[in-house]
Amino acid sequence: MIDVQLLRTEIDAVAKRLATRGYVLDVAAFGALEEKRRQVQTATEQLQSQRNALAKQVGQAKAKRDDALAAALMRQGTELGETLKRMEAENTVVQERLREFVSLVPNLLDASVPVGNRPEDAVEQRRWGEPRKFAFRPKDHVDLGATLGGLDFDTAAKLAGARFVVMKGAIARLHRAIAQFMLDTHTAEHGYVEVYAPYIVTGACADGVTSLAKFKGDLFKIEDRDLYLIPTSEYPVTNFVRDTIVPLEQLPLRFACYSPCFRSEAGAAGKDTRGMIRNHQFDKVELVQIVHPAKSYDAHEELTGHAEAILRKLELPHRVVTLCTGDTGFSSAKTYDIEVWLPGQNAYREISSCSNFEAFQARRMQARFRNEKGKPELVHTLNGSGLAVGRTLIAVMENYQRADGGIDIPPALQHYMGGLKVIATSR
RNA sequence: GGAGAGGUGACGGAGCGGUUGAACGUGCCGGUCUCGAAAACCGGAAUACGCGCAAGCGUAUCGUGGGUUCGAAUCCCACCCUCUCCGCCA
Repeated sequence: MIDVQLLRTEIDAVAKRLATRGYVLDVAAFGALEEKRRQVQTATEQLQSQRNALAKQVGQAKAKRDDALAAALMRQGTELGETLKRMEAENTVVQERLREFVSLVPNLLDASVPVGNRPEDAVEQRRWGEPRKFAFRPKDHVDLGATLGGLDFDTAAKLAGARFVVMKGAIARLHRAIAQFMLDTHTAEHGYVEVYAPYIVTGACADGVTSLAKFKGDLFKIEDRDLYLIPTSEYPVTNFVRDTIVPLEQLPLRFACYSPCFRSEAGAAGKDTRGMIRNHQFDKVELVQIVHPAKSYDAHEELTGHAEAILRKLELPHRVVTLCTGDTGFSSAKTYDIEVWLPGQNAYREISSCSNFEAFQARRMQARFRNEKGKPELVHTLNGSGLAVGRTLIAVMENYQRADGGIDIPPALQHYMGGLKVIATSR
């Protein structure tokens, strides 16, 4: 959530900055709401003050056994009560409306974010590795999976409809190996604490990391309950610190969480209908950091590096881009996407998204720390995929494919595959 | 799922209709004493919001949301959570 004080004091500057996102801040609407709020809140508090004073007088009158005075004061209180009740109800409505307005405003972007409104306006930061030159025409993961019998979309469709996958045999094991490898790397080499968390969270938690009102269509909801399947473990893990004040010396908190992710609108745009690039269910190892505000941009660079390290160890060519203003997510102040090379598509495709949310999520969650002066202050939160497991599987399959349709196992994963070096075709 | 107990400040723990933002203790910060420290003593200390240039004043907050009342941490209702016992279960 954006700081309301900022809207009150510098709304024109805020509107200008938000415009680079393509977001139109309704300055007039906010002004009107704010004016109304000020008026109603002040009136309400004055009435409450009168009621409190009156009640106190009743108590004093009763202590002096002045029943006549007490009765008169109580009659006054009854009258006041009715006016107050109406005013309080109005106040609740106005406050709620204002809260709603503010909670729908996206985060302010960092000054370093490139201006643009199309995905192609992302700015490349660096590249690692050279796409392999194939002596044959490389297949995509769907064909490779069909040949190996390891990816079965037909059976998945029978079970749950489109955009799911069934994995079998060595491919299923490779999928598991990749997740284990990522988790081990982040905990052993990058200083993250492995966590296991619920795959279902409350609406309040969802609203803590983004705007639930705005994005609930992307989520699977549990019927008749205020509970949602997580679209990423960012949801439960970042909320570890909701409504808490973290001691200064405990920062930074670093968590790595392996979980399935469920996304309802995964295919709404009609993109990537083939294969398992974009499914309703996929696994991901998520990195989450809770940090001191002064250190969040350093942490952002580090976290992105931790995600990249996985691709370097797997020797998968990739690049890092900074998303442009129009393409950066609602809660984020700055986002790096890591894109891996997919020979089957002859393109770099997103495999990780690493964001600094500054205090935007912390304000929604009321996640604070006790600062150097002993005062509570909002933390900064970050997260990034480290990495999406299914897409990493695709990248390994496509980049390590052999002319005969088999898959070489990257050296870093062989240990996790019981020493296996190749997934061979059975035909 | 059934039966019972309970949710109060950093923590422990009182309060069970009136001047209680909340006794008391521990912890924390400042001071006195001391060569220094401990002990003892004195003092201070919640969060959010509103109005105000400021000093300051006001409002809200005792799990959450409603209700009763002139007045609710205290009474009533619903929900959530924790603990104990029973049942069921990977």
